Amino acid sequence: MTPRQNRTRAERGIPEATVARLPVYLRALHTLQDRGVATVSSEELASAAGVNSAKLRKDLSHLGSYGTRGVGYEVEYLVYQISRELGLTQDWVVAIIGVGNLGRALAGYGGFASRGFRVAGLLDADEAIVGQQISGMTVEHIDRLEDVIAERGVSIAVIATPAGAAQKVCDRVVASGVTSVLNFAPVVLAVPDGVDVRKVDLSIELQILAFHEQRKAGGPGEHPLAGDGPPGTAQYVEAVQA
Amino acid sequence: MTPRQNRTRAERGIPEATVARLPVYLRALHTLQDRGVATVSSEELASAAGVNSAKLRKDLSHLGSYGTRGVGYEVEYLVYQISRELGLTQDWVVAIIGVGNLGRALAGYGGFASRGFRVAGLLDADEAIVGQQISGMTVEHIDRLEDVIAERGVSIAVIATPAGAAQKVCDRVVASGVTSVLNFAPVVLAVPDGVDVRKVDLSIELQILAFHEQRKAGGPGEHPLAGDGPPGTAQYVEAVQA
DNA sequence: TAGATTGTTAATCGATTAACAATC
DNA sequence: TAGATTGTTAATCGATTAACAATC
Repeated sequence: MTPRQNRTRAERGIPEATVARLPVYLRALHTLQDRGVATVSSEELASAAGVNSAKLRKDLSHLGSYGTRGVGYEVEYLVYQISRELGLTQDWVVAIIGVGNLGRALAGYGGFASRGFRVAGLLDADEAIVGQQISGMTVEHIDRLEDVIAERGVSIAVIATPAGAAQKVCDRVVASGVTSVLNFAPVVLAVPDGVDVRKVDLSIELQILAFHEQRKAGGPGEHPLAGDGPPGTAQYVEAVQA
Repeated sequence: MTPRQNRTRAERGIPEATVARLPVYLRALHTLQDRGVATVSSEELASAAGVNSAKLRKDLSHLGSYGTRGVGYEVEYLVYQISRELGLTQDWVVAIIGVGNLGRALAGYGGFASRGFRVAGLLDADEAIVGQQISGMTVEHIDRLEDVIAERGVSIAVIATPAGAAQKVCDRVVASGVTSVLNFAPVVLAVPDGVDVRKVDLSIELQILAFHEQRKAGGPGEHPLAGDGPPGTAQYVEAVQA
């Protein structure tokens, strides 16, 4: 029926799970490079990246045959191949929308520039913030959003606004032609097909940790309330009121 | 061989993919609650959460049978069941280590308190930062880390230090009995079995976006350099130097 | 050649999804 | 009863992993 099912591996490209790990490998390789290491085995690199070596080799095999049997991988060459695959051999122009605490932290984050991400705009709706100097840039008014995107060739928008403002901002950047959005606002953004949204949610990460922490504390199998009755039962009412 | 393979579904508990989505459902339900909605169908809730309805129903079925056929789910009851499953019916004590731009943003983030996460400590190694008031708390010296964890019952550590300091800080919080760590430092932390680490990496998220953005720009199948030769070839040397 | 390590195969596992019987 | 919607089944898809042939 749908062409999706008939696509070959080559057509589908690199698996998403692999793409998500490539930056991790790249970081480990940079660390090795700084230490002057020229060659690394899959076992060593996997250990530095926190994965097992079979997964690492499988991941790298999607890019091509860049290792040497009996020897390992040449660090510099692998750095180049992964960088190229990820699109890091070119610069990407980023705009940060919302210059609160988090936006400021992002504006000052050194990890962006070093990976080819150039922050070319800081925008906010608050008149008290507009005009401030942050990390060597002047915060501009959100009214200028479309102009900034067009004039500076922004291709990635970072949304760090309050939840209530995020969807409107997103609609505007998408209307301006941006198809990659990194969203820090705690809302699910609606976007048309073809637009990629990645979401970073601090509260969600803590909630996932809490789930596991609770399991540890309670011990295995400990879920005495699992059979709770429907609303109206004594158990439920008592628990909700607690 | 290993008991892992013989465990039943009940023993394994709720799938990780489901656990990661429960906080998203919870947020959507809170929004509905604020709007005064009492009952919701899987179709409506799924749409608000950005997933399809089959996945939502499957996820919720892991918690129990909390819906009513022909009707839907009662919002308040589902909020309670998901909260309980995630361990949010109790408070969790959090310490933030590293009070730079990001640490400050985290300290001031309202989304923590509202979900039962209480920030009970801000610690830093920089004498210039220690003693500062941030979001109503006094930053303490990192030397006090073990005392703070023990005295205030910290069960989740948030690491927002520079990369170079993160592993040492992690070792110390783990030695103090903390088994849940949220790591913002761009390093892979080594921890013993039984310790959960979740990682938030801003640079990695941008790199994943760049990968997809590049694919769009280049169009499908456009990878002219895919056949690059090994180190030493003209193509490679030129590209690395660029 | 002997030792080491990659790249690939194949088995397994877990997640997703459509479809529909159960049931309110 | 008729209409609506859940909870579950089963098929499919994608990710992980151990094992090993290929090969440096």
